[in-house]
Amino acid sequence: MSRQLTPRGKQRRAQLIAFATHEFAEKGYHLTSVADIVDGLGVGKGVFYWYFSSKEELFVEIMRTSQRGMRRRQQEAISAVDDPVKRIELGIRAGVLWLAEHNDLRKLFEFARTEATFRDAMRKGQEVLVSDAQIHLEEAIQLGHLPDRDPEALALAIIGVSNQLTNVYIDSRGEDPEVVADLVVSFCRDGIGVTVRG
Amino acid sequence: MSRQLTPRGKQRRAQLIAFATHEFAEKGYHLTSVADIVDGLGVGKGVFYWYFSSKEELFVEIMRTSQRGMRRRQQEAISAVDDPVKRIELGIRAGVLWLAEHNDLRKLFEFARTEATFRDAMRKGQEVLVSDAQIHLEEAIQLGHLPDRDPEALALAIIGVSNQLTNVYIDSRGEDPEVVADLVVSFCRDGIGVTVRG
Amino acid sequence: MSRQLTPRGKQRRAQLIAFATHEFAEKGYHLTSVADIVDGLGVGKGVFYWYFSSKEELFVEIMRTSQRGMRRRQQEAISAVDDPVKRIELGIRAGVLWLAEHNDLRKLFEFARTEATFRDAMRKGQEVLVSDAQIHLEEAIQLGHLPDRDPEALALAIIGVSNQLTNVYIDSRGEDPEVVADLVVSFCRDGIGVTVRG
Amino acid sequence: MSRQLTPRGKQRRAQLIAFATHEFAEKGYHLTSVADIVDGLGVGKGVFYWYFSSKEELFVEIMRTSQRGMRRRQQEAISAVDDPVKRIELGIRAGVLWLAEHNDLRKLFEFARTEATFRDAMRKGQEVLVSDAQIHLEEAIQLGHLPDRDPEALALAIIGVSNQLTNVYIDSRGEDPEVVADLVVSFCRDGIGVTVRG
DNA sequence: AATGAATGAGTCTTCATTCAT
DNA sequence: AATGAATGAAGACTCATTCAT
Repeated sequence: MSRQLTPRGKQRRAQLIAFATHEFAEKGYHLTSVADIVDGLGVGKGVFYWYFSSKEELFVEIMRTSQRGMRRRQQEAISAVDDPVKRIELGIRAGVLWLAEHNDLRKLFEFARTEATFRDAMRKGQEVLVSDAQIHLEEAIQLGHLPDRDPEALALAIIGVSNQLTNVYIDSRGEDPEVVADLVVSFCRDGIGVTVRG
Repeated sequence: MSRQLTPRGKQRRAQLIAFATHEFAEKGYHLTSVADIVDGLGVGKGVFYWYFSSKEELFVEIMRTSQRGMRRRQQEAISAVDDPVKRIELGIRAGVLWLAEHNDLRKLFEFARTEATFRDAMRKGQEVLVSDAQIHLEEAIQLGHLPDRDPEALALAIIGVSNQLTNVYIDSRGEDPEVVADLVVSFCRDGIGVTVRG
Repeated sequence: MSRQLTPRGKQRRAQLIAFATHEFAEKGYHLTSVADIVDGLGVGKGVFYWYFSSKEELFVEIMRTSQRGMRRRQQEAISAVDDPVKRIELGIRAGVLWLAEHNDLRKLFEFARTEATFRDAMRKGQEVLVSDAQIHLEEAIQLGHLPDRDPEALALAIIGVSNQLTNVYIDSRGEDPEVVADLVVSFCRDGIGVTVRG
Repeated sequence: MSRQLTPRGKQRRAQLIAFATHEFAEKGYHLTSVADIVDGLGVGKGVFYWYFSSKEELFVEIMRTSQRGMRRRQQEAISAVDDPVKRIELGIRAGVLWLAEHNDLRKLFEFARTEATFRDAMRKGQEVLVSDAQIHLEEAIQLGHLPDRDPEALALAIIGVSNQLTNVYIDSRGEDPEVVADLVVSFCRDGIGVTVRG
């Protein structure tokens, strides 16, 4: 399903993705019907199937794009930083801020992990994030800036904390993302064993 | 829907809960039909509705019972322990082990958070866990065993790490639960600021 | 389904009939389940099928008994009255009063006419009422007390008026049955052509 | 559920209404399934729900349209007639003829009165008919053309007679509607107290 | 006589997808 | 590109009836 699209077509497609993302996050994937999406946009059903071959494909597409987007954001944040520990911190911060800005997508990520159909695609995406973080953790350990512990486990723990705190503080309570990022960074710095304050 | 049940009835009900839990975890709530459940058990469709008034009710029932079960396990683990830091550690450990033993339920918890219908029930359950942990964290801070940071944030972070590591190491890789519990405890001890080894 | 019943059995059966009649009238035959009936009485399902072979049979039984009851009441009212016009009047009055007392049954009669399954049984019952009235009408015509018009049509018209006024005035508005009976009698006396007031 | 329909769509909708009306009258509302309707028309099940949001909605729609149709017919029949007694007579006649032509609908009206769900909608419709008739009756009484009796009761009685005679003579016996109308008019003229023949 | 449990065909309804225009 | 209409498999749930005890 990768048609050549006119500019107008690209816009339509983006519109569909945006609206669907919102609906999926709000009501859940299964409780959002294709009819809901096209009705919400005031277009006919044919439009949907002109741009996507199925509801599932749309969802997977949303996932893929989002994961890439988050990763890009993290990499931009850490490029040009030498200190691996600093890179980790900036990466965490970038991740939390991205999640805060894309609350809908965070919810979709969570859902995607719970359904066999999407589980694998999600895992792959997460593995990328993990291995990104792992690289910096390993470097930091090698340089003696961190105690020698399993870098993968550390990376996973960081992700767990980021998701959880973002979920509660930002989604439910509307806390300031920067403050939440501080909280996550603080907990994780200690958790991974940073001993001297930056 | 709380009928007076004969022993045979109680057994059936338990059987339905067990099988449904498994199916829900495997395929997801929405992709598991009531028909799947009763067919899997080789009984008629009416049986389901004799014991539960709806698929949703069954799910909520599973959630409630499980959350209670996990909490009971944690409280048993820490009763008779004086040191609050020790209690936190034992609580984490008990939680991880419970999650390891109830992998299916962990998945259901995750799903439940993603759907408006179940979101609230889930949040309440989690708040209980959080406030349980919070009590011990506060005590530890008061006693000067931990640096003074927001205990609720710490509690949430702990839960995030527990879920994430259990998810990856136990569900996907079949790691030894005790080892995973060690990982979580180690990360969280540092994360909350414990400085002297127990 | 005509079992030999002990006194206690007869009571149970009557209890079932009474309760079912009420439920049928309230909610309609189809919207009243056998479960509703037995639950409302606090007994098991077996009880129902011990006394009746089916829900349908119960309904037919209710219809039959009621029609007989109404007829008996009318005949008691007119026995020992010589003047056929007076008999008609008393018959109308007895009918209206019976309907007023058995509001539930009037509703069931109406429903029964609308469903193929019960239509025929109902028609037969009504035909009996009609032919009862017809006899007196014919006699009155023969004696020259009434103008010579089709007695069957007159009988039907009487029934129509009785049902309609009872329905509106007694069921909906709780009017005094005697007053309603007066209304019906007055309209029908004129309608059939009585010219001199009794 | 009031979609914008293409001509083809309007036709389908009308087709569904016509067929459903027939089935409902024949077998009763509850014994006619949505499947019966769509199968009878040789279309898929979705078609039904494209045009109506539920079986109940369809039924109510049929009721509403019919009641309006009958009323329009009566009003056309009496417009341009000055004498109130004449208007009553023409109204009765128009009503009976309409009922004769719409035998199915008469049955549905009867059923609708027996079920709580539809009862209120029906009552409202009937109240309109009653108050229509009442107006003319009151006028006639005021002019001294009729004795002074409760016009509402008279109106109701007229409706009762109309329904009953139509039911028996037209539906069951296929009598000529004009003849039946004569019968009804004759009985009701006397019933309301008309003394001089038109 | 009576109960709780079970059956399973049948009901209404939804919805991803396709198609004619 | 887009629309309204149609499809039909699948879903949750109901309920008259039967059965084991």
